[in-house]
Amino acid sequence: MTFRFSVRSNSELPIFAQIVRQTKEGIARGVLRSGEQLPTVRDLARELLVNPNTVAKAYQELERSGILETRRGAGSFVSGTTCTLSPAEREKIFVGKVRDCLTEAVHLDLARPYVRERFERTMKEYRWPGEES
Amino acid sequence: MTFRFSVRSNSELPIFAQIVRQTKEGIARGVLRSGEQLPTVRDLARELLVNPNTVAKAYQELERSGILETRRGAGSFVSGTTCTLSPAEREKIFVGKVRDCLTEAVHLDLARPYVRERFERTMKEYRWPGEES
Amino acid sequence: MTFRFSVRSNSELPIFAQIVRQTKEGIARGVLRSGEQLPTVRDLARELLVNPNTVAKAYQELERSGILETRRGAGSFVSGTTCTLSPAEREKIFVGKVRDCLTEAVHLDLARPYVRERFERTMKEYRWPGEES
Amino acid sequence: MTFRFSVRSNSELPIFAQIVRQTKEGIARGVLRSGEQLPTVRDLARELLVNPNTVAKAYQELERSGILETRRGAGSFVSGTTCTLSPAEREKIFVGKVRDCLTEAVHLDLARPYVRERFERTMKEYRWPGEES
DNA sequence: GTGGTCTAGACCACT
DNA sequence: GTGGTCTAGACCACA
Repeated sequence: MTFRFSVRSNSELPIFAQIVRQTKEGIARGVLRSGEQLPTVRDLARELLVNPNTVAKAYQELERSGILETRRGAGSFVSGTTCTLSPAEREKIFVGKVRDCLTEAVHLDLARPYVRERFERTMKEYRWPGEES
Repeated sequence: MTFRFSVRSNSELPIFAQIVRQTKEGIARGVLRSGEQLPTVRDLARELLVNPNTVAKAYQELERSGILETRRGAGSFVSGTTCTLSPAEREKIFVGKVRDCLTEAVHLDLARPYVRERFERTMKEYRWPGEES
Repeated sequence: MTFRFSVRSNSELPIFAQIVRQTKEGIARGVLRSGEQLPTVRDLARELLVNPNTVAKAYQELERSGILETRRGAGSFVSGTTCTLSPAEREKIFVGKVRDCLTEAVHLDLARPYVRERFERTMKEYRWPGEES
Repeated sequence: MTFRFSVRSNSELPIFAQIVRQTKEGIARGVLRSGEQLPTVRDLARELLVNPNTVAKAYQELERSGILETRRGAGSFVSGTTCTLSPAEREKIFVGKVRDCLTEAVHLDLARPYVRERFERTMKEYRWPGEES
């Protein structure tokens, strides 16, 4: 696994939330694939120099979201993600996120063409499920 | 002052951190200028429906960073030695938001062309400051 | 509040899950009402002779299910429960629970009329939302 | 032996506890009788798709309670001094399940008559042992 | 004072 | 050895 986590304990985001976010992003970018095993709670805790409980909390959160499957005594694995929401609900959530993004852009005083170009470029970094890798 | 704060109490970011961030961004955009007065703690607290202590914490944080100056009995002002965000810093923040957005899209199992088209459409509907309304 | 929690540390069910279950049942039976404040984490921990973290975990679980609302610095409150699932989904979940119940009855070698009567009687103990109290 | 075990790995109850409980219930129902042989650890593990150690733990637990006797090289047998569940104990277990069911119903915002009717209907569809099929 | 996060470290259930 | 639960106790964000 070429994926590496990194956390900062002085971040405004709690450590466990940083792990959650990075895992989600790793999966979305295709670096972590369906069925792949994540580092064990203890290993990741050692690597990040945090308490195992903190990693465990992140993993539990991810399992609740259906992103991970943990098999007791075996480890934690990326689950085959299937979203059960209706198209309308999914659109609503997505558009909300886009708006957040645009609000941030405006706050940062970024120009429209820059935003468009940067979004496009960032999207290229993502491996979409079902596409050639 | 055309600048408006907006906070969500269920955000993963604490309210005080949202205020800090938005103030920084206001300065970065040039909407908040050196020497300009910020709303009083009480006014902003009333406007955002949060506890005055929360606003006070945010202002203290900003003062510690040298971004604000508090003059007894007069109020809080944007400091002369304003630390504007560099283009690189602004890009980093924005790309982070875009990634959040795309991560969500992948987990929602949305197709690439749909994401591109929906982003474009949402951006078109979005009023950009300084453009004709 | 006349509601009392009780946990057994030697139960097959984890302590935090016992708290979750009892809270859900308290709400369902109408003993805990919408908007009512639950005991604070520390109070309940002291009362049950368990660690505050254990109670906190239970409350967080309940909040995630939308059953509780916690207001930072203020406490935890029973939220106005509104179920967003479709009728078909709700029926499916409920029928699943009924089947569990009947399977248990068969395992316990209970007769059909007894099961019917006991179910009816237990239902009478529940205050249904929207009914006179 | 007409007795069948069934476990769910995502139950809140550990798998080994499910086996323990079902064995006790089988005895309570009289389906498992004194002196009768239980499936071997390996057979049951294969049937339930669980780890043999898990079954072994359950059997050990049952042996410690004096419910089972293990005879070296021969297998596990229901002990002579069987501890049958009393009617009161069986009622308590069943009512617990009914409560779970009703708690869920209230949280799903189902109406009282609907719950009654749906329970009745599900029970009718349910094959009861000893009745004509 | 209230809930949220984190650490250190123990023990349990399970593979 | 892997994840799950729990304790004791600290510090932070918030009202």
